[in-house]
Amino acid sequence: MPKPGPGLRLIDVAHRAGVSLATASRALAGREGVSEEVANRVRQVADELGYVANPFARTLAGGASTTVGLIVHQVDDPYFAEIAGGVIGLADEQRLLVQICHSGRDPGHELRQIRHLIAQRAGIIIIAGSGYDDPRAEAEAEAVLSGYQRGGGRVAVIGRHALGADAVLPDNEAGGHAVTAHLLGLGHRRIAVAAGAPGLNTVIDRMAGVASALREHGLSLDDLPVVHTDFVREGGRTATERILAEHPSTTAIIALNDAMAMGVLAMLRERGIGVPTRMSVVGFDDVSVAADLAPSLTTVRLPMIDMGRMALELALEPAGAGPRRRPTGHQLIVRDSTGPAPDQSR
Amino acid sequence: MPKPGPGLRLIDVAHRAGVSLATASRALAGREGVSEEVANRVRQVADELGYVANPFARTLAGGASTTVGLIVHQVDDPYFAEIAGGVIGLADEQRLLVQICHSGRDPGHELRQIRHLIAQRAGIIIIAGSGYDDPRAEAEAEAVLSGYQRGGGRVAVIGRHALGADAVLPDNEAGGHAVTAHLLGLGHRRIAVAAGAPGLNTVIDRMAGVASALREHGLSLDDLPVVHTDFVREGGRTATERILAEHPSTTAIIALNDAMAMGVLAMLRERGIGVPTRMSVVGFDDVSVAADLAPSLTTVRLPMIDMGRMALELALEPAGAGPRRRPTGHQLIVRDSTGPAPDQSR
DNA sequence: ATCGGGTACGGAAGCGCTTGCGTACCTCCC
DNA sequence: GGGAGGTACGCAAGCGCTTCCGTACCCGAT
Repeated sequence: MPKPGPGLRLIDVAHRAGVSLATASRALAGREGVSEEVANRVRQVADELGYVANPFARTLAGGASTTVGLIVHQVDDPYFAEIAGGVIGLADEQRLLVQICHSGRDPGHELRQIRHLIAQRAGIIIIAGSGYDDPRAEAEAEAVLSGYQRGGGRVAVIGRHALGADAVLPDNEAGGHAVTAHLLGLGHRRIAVAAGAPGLNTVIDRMAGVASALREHGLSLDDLPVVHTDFVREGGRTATERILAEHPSTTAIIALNDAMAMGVLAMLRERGIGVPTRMSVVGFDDVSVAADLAPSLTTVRLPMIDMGRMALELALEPAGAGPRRRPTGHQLIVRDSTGPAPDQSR
Repeated sequence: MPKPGPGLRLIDVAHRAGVSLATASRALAGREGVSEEVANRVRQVADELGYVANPFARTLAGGASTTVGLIVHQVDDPYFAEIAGGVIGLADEQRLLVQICHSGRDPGHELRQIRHLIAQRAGIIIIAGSGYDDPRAEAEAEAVLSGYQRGGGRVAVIGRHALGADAVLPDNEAGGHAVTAHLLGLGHRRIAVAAGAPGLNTVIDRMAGVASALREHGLSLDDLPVVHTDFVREGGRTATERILAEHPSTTAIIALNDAMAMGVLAMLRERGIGVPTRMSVVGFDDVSVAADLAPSLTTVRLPMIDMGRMALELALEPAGAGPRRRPTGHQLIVRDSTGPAPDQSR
């Protein structure tokens, strides 16, 4: 018995089945131009011998690639880890392999990764994470991706509207509205915002939701302190430090993602400021640890795992006429980090 | 100017640099037989044009594959997410691409993933996560991997000793000893253990550390309640439920990883049991949120990100005569979840 | 000057597969 | 019964790269 797997070539199968290489290839690919009888014989021989096609030869010769490229800011950020989990889960079911790279929230680096993935002939590229308010970089990325798509590549993005690709769109604006309305409903008026870098789409969209809720209560975002720092835990800490120093009468802090909210809570704990008695805190995303924080975090739940799956689903469907958009829905999760505004602030 | 990215072939670079295809290939691969001057010119042109080799052609032609396969239990588990982050970080620097798959802690599924990765001709395979106490599955995995290694593939594992490959070995036993000694030093004697599945290497090793610390204090593991559940948050909750029901006088719970510790804390909170006043809790791993839990978690820090990097480093070096082993070190991190044993338990 | 030996480079043969095109052969119809 | 039209299959040309082998050239030794 010939050894299976590597070393066994299609030509061996062809000989054994008494046909030519070309016919064997067509038979296994299920293409036209082979009689049912011959096709079956080839398939049977291939099975017997345990033949597995060499994906490199196959792809090089023009076949489709079975790898999915996934670009995230960083996998060890829980938000992206969950999205990646969703993508990998579906990919597993489809027997696809997922290549993950980091963009590090750097448009230049992201572009490099896109190029790399294309050069590696990934058949599908999924980009997760906020776009940038950097027209040059975005335009270049869009150009590269559209070339890729014209060549048959499929692209899906999560959480950004540009790039001319199918998109999974988290309810950033509606979610921002929801948390803000929640705080306003509790009587808070001196609200501060701990935001990520001002150029991120996600930040802009969530802020828009905050602003619209404020307007409904006759307030304006311009009257609120908005501190832009990094969109990570440490950014939450520094933002809080600044808020406490410059706006000591603040009674609620809106962090634009859970990572920042964790930093906010950490700093408040260090300063001995009670949550929610003296300060309410809300986050955004509902990463899985949000329920286990001290105190547990009021936040907006986004279905990250599903978002990953949805993005891959979109990419697996043939391209439509124009970019498809698929909203995610959201859910306000009220936990222990928010409470009524303290009396003196009324 | 030839268009960059896809469609850009080595021959284009060669022409632009005024050399032959063969010379260009040698120059970029850093092989002998090319003058320093020509080699530099080729490299510079390649950089300018943003040339990236087609991995399919390269691999087909017999060159090394530039993709590394990483098998983790699940990326959206913070422990594995951080390891993956480390692997990807180094891979980025080396211009390698990382393919991630889930084993789901299922030996059969893991084996399937290994086979898939090999069929895809990954040049390096890294397996993170505990091995199983399942001789059949382990033996089969080892056989497949050794065939792969004989064919030039490189393998590194994180946190398991078998499989005959280079290994990064977390200080599981020493860490288990450290947390246990810490609790004993605080006067705890009625200690319970919330452990993962009894077949996992990691569980066995950490338990060994617990046992040795107990022995030094004249105690035996046999006298302690050890509850085996799932090695995740939910497992921590059920384990705690059982411990509270069957051993109500327990004053400290050792969770064998942080995920379980989070479940333990959650259940204690639900039951209104003060930590650390009535119950001390320790975890293991020091995932990044451990410091933000309520209360912050006493645990053993393992350098997960470095572990990922180290594993890839090992795999990038040529294979040694026998399997190399590289210990990780550990650090006891004392936070707010542990305190002196309550008086009545003395 | 001549020759051996080393170095720098180019030519060309594959790696295993897909696919365009050509060639038999068969069927059907006027 | 001869040509049109179809079907089933084989031949061979690549895909982009690595690498074996051959050739030109330069150096120092004769």
